[in-house]
Amino acid sequence: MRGSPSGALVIGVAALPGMPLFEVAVPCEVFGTPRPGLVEPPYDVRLCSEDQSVDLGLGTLRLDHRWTDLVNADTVIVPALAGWDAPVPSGLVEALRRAYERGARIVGLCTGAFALGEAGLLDGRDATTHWMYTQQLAERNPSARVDRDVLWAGDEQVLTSAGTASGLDLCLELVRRDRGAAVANDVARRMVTAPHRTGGQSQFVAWSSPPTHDRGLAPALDWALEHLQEEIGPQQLAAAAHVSVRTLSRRFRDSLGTTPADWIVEQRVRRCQELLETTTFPLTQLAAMAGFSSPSTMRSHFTRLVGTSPRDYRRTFGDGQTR
DNA sequence: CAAAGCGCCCGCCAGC
DNA sequence: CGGCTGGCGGGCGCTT
Repeated sequence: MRGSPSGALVIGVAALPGMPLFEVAVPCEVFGTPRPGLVEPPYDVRLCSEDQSVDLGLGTLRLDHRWTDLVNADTVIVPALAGWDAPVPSGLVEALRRAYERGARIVGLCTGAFALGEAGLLDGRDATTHWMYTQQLAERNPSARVDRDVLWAGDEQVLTSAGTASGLDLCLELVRRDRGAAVANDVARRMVTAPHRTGGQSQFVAWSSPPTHDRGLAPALDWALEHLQEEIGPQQLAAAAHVSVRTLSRRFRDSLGTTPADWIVEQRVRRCQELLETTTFPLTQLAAMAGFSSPSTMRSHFTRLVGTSPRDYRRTFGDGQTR
C-alpha cells in the first residue's frame, strides 16, 4: 500500500456527473469524518473527477483531484453511477486498471459495479449490485459470479455492494479489515447504524440469512438464531461451529469484535424488539420466547442496549394494539 | 438491594 | 519454526 506522506491510508472516490449525492457522501462520511482517538491516523479521502467541477444534480462540486490521483490511492471507490448504463469515462476505466495493478483495493457501490466491470475487474469474481440491475451486470460480465441476494460481495481486492444503504455496510467492512472489528463497531455506533447487518438485499428481516463474510462462523450463527429461545450459550455455539469454546471466542473477537455471550444477548434483545413491535404477548412470555431466563434479565439487557424499557418500547413502536 | 455462586473471557502454554 | 488450536486456571462481572 502506498499511503500518504503522513502514513494515512488514502481513499480515492470517483465523482461523475449525475451521481446520486448520497452515494458519494457515504464513503466521505465513513472515511472522511475525523474520529480522534478511534481512527488514528485518519483516512485521507480524495474526491477525484474528470474536470475541475462535477455536477451532482443538486449542486456543483469543485474538486482538486483528477483520475490520475486515483492510481496512487490505497482504496478506490466508485459510487453509484447516474444510471446503470451511464457512460464511464475512459480515463476513469484506465485509472481503475492501473490502480488495481498497483495493488489498490477497488470498490464499487451500487451501480458503481458497472464501472469495475468495464475495467474487467469483475471477471472470475463474486460481485453484486442493486437488485434491479443484477441481470444487466451478469450479462455484461459473463465470467463474474453475480449474487443478487447479498449486501456486498468480493474478495480481498475487488468488492461491490448492493443498493444505497448497503454501501454503508461495505464501507464499514473496509474499516473492519483496516482497523479491526472493534474499531469498525465503534464507528458504526457513532454513526448510529448497525455494525454488522446480516441478510441479503431481498430480505426484510435480519435473522433469516447468514452473513456474507466469515463463512466459517455463518452456519453456527444461523443455527443460534433458530434456537434463541433455548438455553444456548458459548458451549452450544462452539459445538455448532465444530470448534472449541476457546477458538470460538477468538473467532468472535476477530471477525465480529464481540464475545459469544454478548452476541447472543444482543440477538435476544433484537428478537425482543421484533416481538414487542409485532405482538402483544405479556412480557413474561416474551422474555421466554427470546431466550431470557427471566423478565428481569431481559429488562436489564434491553434497557442497557436499546436505551428504553421494553414497556416503553412497545408503547412507541407497537402496532397500537397494546392497552 | 446485597451477597454468594458461577459462567464467561482471556492470558498462558503445550501440541500439532 | 510460525501459526492455529484447545485445555487450564484465575479473576471478574453477571445472575439469582
